[in-house]
Amino acid sequence: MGRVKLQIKMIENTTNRQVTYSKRRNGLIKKAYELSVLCDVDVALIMFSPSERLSLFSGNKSIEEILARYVNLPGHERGGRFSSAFLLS
Amino acid sequence: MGRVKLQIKMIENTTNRQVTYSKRRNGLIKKAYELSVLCDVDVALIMFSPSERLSLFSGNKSIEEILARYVNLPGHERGGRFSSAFLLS
DNA sequence: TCGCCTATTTATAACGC
DNA sequence: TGCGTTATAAATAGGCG
Repeated sequence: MGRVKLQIKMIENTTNRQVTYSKRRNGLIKKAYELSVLCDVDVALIMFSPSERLSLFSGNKSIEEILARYVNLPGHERGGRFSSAFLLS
Repeated sequence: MGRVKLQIKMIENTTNRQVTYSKRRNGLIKKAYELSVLCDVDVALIMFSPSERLSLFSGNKSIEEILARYVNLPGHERGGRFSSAFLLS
């Protein structure tokens, strides 16, 4: 969104990259919050940026609870995995 | 977004809630992906829904790597924490 | 360098099949 | 019951002060 269509590639300019990070991080956290409330879902979100600090989000449960639930999943029925290979449009 | 302004409260109708979950989950994963690429950030996203399966997302690094990095943070400088208390608008 | 503004692009709630 | 479309709400890129 914005004045111009954005290509999904690393933003070279450091200042601009940090500005964008700050804005989109807030947006992502808001979306995660909305999803957790609207759909009664436990969401855990962890972000590490090279320059900025760690950022976390979790809904009603704590990050630790959600991570524990993930780690303790039987076998590894950790289905529904996505990575960079999961490209939308 | 959508035809009508949405209140952020749990969607009572089960069918509708699952439809919304499916759509917004994809949107959230896409946003997480874009953030990780644009800003060169490691992102880990874990979602548990009551009815649907676990969903994960991580960028170039694996979920396990990112979780390990989080767990191994010295002391608990786990700053920048947000939870439901972090309400936007 | 920082926060606010707004033209545009996106995401998506209801619909339509 | 699902999947694609459309009207509308939201997010946000680039500007401005």
